[in-house]
Amino acid sequence: MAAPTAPETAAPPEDDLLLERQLCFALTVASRSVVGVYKPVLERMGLTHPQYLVMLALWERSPRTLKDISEALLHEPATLSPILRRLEEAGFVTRNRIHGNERALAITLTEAGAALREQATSVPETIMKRLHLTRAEVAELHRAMTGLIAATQHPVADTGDKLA
Amino acid sequence: MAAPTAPETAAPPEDDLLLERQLCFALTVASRSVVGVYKPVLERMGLTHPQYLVMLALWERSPRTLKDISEALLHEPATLSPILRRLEEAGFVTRNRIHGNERALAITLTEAGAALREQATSVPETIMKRLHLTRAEVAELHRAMTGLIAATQHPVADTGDKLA
DNA sequence: AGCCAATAATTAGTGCACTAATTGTTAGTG
DNA sequence: CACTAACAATTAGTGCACTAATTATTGGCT
Repeated sequence: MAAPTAPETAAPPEDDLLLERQLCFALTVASRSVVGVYKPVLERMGLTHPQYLVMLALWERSPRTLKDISEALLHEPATLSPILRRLEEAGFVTRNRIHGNERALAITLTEAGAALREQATSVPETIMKRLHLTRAEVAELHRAMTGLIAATQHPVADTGDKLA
Repeated sequence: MAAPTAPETAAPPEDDLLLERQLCFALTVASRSVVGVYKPVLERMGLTHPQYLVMLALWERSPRTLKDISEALLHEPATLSPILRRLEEAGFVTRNRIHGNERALAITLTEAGAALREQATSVPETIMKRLHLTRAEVAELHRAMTGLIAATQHPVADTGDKLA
């Protein structure tokens, strides 16, 4: 079932290394390109794309711990630390230790940070228009990406030393 | 045509800012996650993912200029410069000015670099298995990403000062 | 109480990815 | 031939993203 005896392969395995066939290539380019479309839109709000995602998380619920945000965004706390520091410098959030658990850091929207949501409401629509995408197409792409993410969370083990 | 008088909206625009609905979020997470699946596989070859993409380009055609590679990968030359420097340090490529055009830089595979292709042939299959994806599913995802990339290349102008 | 493992955040270090500025080369123009 | 614009690559500087190491706190355990 491995491969060597398979008689009919649609494409010779040689071609599997063609750049234009690589899903990983298309995926990383798509990611960079889409973020690039956001860039000028978010710049008007004084945000980078990763910062925008943090703000989305905070607009949903305001005092949140760094740990909580890192789980929501599937990001390492070490990645978010400097992002949150910059958001604090920009005046959009405050960072305070939690009374009762001095380990945890509470991130809270400032008034300016909460007010920024007003401007953000038009962002999704703006982006959809710029990408010539309908809501249905966005939903379909979103579904595909979610499935792909799920697949990466349960990959086949590296050397076979771990069960599914 | 803006929105205020539209009587039937499937979902209130409020919800457009929900993190879980953001295509850009799903896309960036998918990209990072898929690259994360490649990571242990490529580490055995001594490559990072961006370096792997450069090698794919070089395995297709070996003496290539930096400019040519940057167009193939849709990357800034400034991004590739340090990547190529590291690939040279690793002994996989050489960097030489072109005789007849001292501006251009010719990137050439070394023997070690060319030999690495042997190990790379199993990579696509390995990744597909780890992601539990069939060739057809990969092709479908690839098609979707390619379409998305195309959309970002012809976005609606920023302030309306530019025609399509 | 004193010890110790677990937890939460930060820092250090490497490598991308981008923009802007620089250096060097080429080619065109008077 | 000098001047200049275009071109190719690099460097500087900012900001992510990751791993590993560090610091500080918490809570369990004897």
